Amino acid sequence: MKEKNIYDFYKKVGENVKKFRLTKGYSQLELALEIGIKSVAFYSNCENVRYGKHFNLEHLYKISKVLNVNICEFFKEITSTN
Amino acid sequence: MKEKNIYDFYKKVGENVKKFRLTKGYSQLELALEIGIKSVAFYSNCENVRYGKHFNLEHLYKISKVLNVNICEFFKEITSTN
DNA sequence: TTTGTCTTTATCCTATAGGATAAAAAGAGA
DNA sequence: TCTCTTTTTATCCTATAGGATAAAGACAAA
Repeated sequence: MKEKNIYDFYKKVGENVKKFRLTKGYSQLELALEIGIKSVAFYSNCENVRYGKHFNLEHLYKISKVLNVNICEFFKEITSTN
Repeated sequence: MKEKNIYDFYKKVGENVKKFRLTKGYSQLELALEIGIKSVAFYSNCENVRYGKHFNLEHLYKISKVLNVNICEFFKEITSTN
């Protein structure tokens, strides 16, 4: 199922973003505001891929700048260590 | 200028996509059709970031599958050698 | 010169992605 | 238990991203 594949892709991206967000000490609201989004609810739904919401390329670009990580980190395999 | 930065980011992504597209021997139309887009004009505008069009995350995901390259390749520095 | 392929130019239409709101739930500390 | 912070649940509204169309331009081969 191709839709399942891209859903899993968005899931992984969200998980990676969350990992770096926590590592850098940001709450969902703090990071949302830093990338220009007032709605922590929308941010939460993107991070967790709920109600059809997920991060888009512009979000990831901004998040990578705010968290000071390379955007490629968001596309790497989830590591169970850390 | 923040808008300039993300414009440059989209530009770079487009250039990288073009590089791999040519390396793999696809025309713009061929690749557009492979990722589900009937409009070579729209594809061209995304690749060249014209009229406000650029690739989105879903496009890049599909292009990486079709071209069989890691999506991270699209975010790397443009290399003048090839 | 003609033809075919590939790409670009420019604009229009609309479905949905983007993002808001409100309230509830979860979790932790006092 | 209470309070505060953080996150989640669910849905609504609309501006624009997505993608189409048509025609023109560029280039190469015959």
